[in-house]
Amino acid sequence: MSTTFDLRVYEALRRVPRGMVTTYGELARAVGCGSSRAVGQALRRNPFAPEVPCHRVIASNLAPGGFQGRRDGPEQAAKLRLLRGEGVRFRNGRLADPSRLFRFSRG
DNA sequence: GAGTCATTCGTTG
DNA sequence: CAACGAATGACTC
Repeated sequence: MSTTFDLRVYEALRRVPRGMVTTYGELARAVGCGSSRAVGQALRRNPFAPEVPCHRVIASNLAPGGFQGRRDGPEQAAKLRLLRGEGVRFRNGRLADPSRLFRFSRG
């Protein structure tokens, strides 16, 4: 079951273009919650799997973050694969091209 | 670069 | 009300 808050996260996440990634912090700001935790909770629910590219969300430190409710494990590896297919690559567990970070226009 | 503490909002029980 | 969560930032070593 999704909540009004979750819907906001999905709407904002859809703004992320393919081949780019965003962070929980930016996404949180996009929805206006100010807490990345709440965003993660919405992402893990992700009822709109392919529509909501939850795999395009990474941590602010350019770390892969989590996937399918896990911050580590095979799920995470799958996440990197998906991004790789979009042109986003990782280096030693970090985003190889920080310029790939998508930023929501707030101003 | 790595480890620790405090902060923050929303969902769930 | 109480507890948890796909996190972040600032500080110290």
